[in-house]
Amino acid sequence: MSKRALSVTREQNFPEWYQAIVRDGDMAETSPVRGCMIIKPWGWGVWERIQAELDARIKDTGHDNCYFPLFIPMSFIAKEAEHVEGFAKEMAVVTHHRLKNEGGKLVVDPDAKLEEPLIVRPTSETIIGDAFQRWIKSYRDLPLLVNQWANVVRWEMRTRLFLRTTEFLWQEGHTAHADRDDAVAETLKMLEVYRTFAEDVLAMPVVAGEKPPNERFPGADNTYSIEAMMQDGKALQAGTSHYLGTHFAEAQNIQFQNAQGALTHCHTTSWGVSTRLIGGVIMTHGDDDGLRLPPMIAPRQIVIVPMLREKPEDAELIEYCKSLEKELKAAGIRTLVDLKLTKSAEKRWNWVRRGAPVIVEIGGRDATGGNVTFMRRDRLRDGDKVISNTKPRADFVAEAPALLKEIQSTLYSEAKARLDSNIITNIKSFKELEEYFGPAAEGDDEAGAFKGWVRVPWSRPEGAALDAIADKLKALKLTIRNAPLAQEAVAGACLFTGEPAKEYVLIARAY
RNA sequence: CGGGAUGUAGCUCAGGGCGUAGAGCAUCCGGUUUGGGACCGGAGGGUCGCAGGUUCAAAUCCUGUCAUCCCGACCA
Repeated sequence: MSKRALSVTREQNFPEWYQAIVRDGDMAETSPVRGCMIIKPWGWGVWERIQAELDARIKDTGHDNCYFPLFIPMSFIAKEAEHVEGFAKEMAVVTHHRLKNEGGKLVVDPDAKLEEPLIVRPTSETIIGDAFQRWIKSYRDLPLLVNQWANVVRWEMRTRLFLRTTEFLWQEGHTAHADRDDAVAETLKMLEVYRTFAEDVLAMPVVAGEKPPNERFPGADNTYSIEAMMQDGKALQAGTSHYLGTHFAEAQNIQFQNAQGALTHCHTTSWGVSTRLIGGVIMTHGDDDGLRLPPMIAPRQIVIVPMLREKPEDAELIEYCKSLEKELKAAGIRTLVDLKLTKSAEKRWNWVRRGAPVIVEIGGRDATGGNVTFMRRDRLRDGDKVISNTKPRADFVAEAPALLKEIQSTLYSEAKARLDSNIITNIKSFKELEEYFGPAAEGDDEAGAFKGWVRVPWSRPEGAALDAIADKLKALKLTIRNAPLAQEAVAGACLFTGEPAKEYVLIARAY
């Protein structure tokens, strides 16, 4: 039986495959509100795991959590010129605070107009900066290191579940430092936290690097990102970290007295990752049978499906499953016995689609023989055939933690191999670049052939020269992703300007 | 905001003025099966996106409107 658990394969139509996983994997669905998603329990469970793991790492690096308001006075946003420019076109604005009933119809009460409109936060630099300005007086108050888990709203024209939604969830870290070196060190430290988090927890290999000036966060002196390669070759910016220089400090009067008594502006940073990571996990690990979750973020790591027959023996079977669950839980494994009143086969395939790392199926013969039959989601099939493993129960329990670790590392290795083998380094001219990626595809380019990333030498052009390059790339639907931090000494001339190259940059189609 | 398309059952869609609205899958019931995505029979479920118009008669034609999707524009 060559039937797959999803109705569409990656090969057939990658975007539809993505949507199928989001839907059939019980991750999320569209909501009655345009561009906003409903995150379903299974998807939310993944986000909770991401939060727990990342939050611990953020705290380990000395940051404390806090919470700022959802609304930001419009005047705050207006303080930093580039910031306004960057976000003006995508801000939701609250202008009134009351409705009224007019002839049986609810209308906005014109008398309830706000003195100053409120912006639904697209990011919190300005409102947090306002607090920093009050909190920071002395060099003894620095560095100030805070983080918040929150929702933000950006009124994007086109949305895709998890990847780009009008409202999304994220964490945003905001820090203030006495000098540039300390702030830059913070920016890079958090980038590294993101890199290791993505690789160790999400099993998603990334390239950490510096964004070109045209891709910087509005108001930043420097932006760094981690970029992940999806299974269609496109890049996904999975996290960013910004060195904001003294822009926001100057705009918001964030100053401190240094040890010599002089009044000095702080250097600030901000950094964030969002629910977009879940989209990245789906497109990194999913296969034609659905999602494959790395054990570290799977809400349930082992799911036990009793093969019930609606007969008296069922009670014993359930007992066997429950005691197995108890043993696995005692070993610290998130385990579930699926006792839902649906057909066992249906349950199995639902867990396959959801990406539970290990699916155990217990039938009467297993129970009497003291065995466990299970499937590994990372190696579900041999060809078309589903691989079913059977082990003595005691062995299975003893080896379960190691099995989960192995699944985690298998998923990482697969993705790492794909990333490493799909960064092309032999492109020597813009023409070759054009030929490699082909014309900016018409119509349904999304389903086009796999194209990896291209690494080219460049001379770090800025201003108009860089804009011209970005435009040329844009015509090919390409963007400069980043200049990897870890890179060998560059040789040769810049692919774009012909000037001596200063470093390598990665070029790719992107989400 | 421009260009294109689509709104009919929970889902995927058929029907396109002949008057009492269809299929497959899903759901529920009964039966037969079952070391694994089973089969047979039956049942429930829709004011055909919304509003107006034309008509004896509108899911069907016309106008408007809303929503969704695709392509642009937009997007740390």
